[in-house]
Amino acid sequence: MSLPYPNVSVTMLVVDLARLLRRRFEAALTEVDTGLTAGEARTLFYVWRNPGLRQAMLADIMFVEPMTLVGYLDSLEKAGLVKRCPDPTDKRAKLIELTPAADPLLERIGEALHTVRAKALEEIPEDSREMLETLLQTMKDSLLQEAARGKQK
Amino acid sequence: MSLPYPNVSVTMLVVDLARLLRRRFEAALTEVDTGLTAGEARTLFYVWRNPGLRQAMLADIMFVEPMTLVGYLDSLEKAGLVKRCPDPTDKRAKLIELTPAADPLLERIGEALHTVRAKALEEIPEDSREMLETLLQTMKDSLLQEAARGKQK
DNA sequence: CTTATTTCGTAAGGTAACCTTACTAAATGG
DNA sequence: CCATTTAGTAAGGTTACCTTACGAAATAAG
Repeated sequence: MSLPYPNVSVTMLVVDLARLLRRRFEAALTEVDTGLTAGEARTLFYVWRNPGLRQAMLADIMFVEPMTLVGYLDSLEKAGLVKRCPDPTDKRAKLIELTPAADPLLERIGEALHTVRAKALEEIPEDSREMLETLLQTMKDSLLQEAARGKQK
Repeated sequence: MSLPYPNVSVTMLVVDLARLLRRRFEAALTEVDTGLTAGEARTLFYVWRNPGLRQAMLADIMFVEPMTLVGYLDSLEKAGLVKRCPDPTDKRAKLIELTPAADPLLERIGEALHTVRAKALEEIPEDSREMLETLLQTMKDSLLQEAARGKQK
């Protein structure tokens, strides 16, 4: 069998890269000993950057199902890292906030992220990095947009 | 809390991108209706590109544990897509080959890969794509190298 | 040769990241 | 004021992995 499409293997390369990056992030997270899983760390990071959101909105920007987020928040709340505060404008809703205890954990997550970045960009020349990061952001936007469209009923 | 490290959020961007790509690939695979999971499709692809390898070697280049590969091969063999042939030089070992039935499946996987690539690169200008792909390959190599070093006892 | 060690594949069982379906309580729109 | 929608959640499933342990065959050591 010959190549059915040009550049097919390039996409497989990207799929492989995605696997490797996720695994490397998980490993780095274990190394800095936060006691958090990748999903929990990602959630903490998003709450840090977007405090006071409702769960549904938070799930939305993280692109996970609300039910997936519930699990992460349960763990993080049990660990005392986030609070679910009642929304004064809607008794059903809860607003997610960090607790002060989250600070040192965020610092460790930052270390893990730094490690992954350093390893991934190790061989990339300085003057290509900014361009690479712009291109990656563009890719993410395209994929997000597609996913968002798929969500609408 | 202020940014503990510069560019930390860029790494989170890459982690997010990895998630999105994996999910997009899984969705695309469902769309082309192969009946395969992402891991199985990835395995089939690798066997296509590297036929006649022993399981241990195949697991090695795919960067999964041998035991993880066993599961994929079990499914693929049950579906009649690969054969485990005895290695004439070592009675313990098995050489993995595609069956003719794999051809149409590979074509569908190719379609799925093509879809993901098209979506991911949608907004990337033509003349940046080659450079992007080179940079991605470089990133993958760095991560692989790191992972390989970690495997040694 | 024959014991000791390594290697090949595998059985069993675990963890994490998700998802789907179905429900309860509160808000809202006719 | 009743019907529908919305916010969060309980329960349970799937996939992708991993770790540990093991039997059989190959290879190294004495």
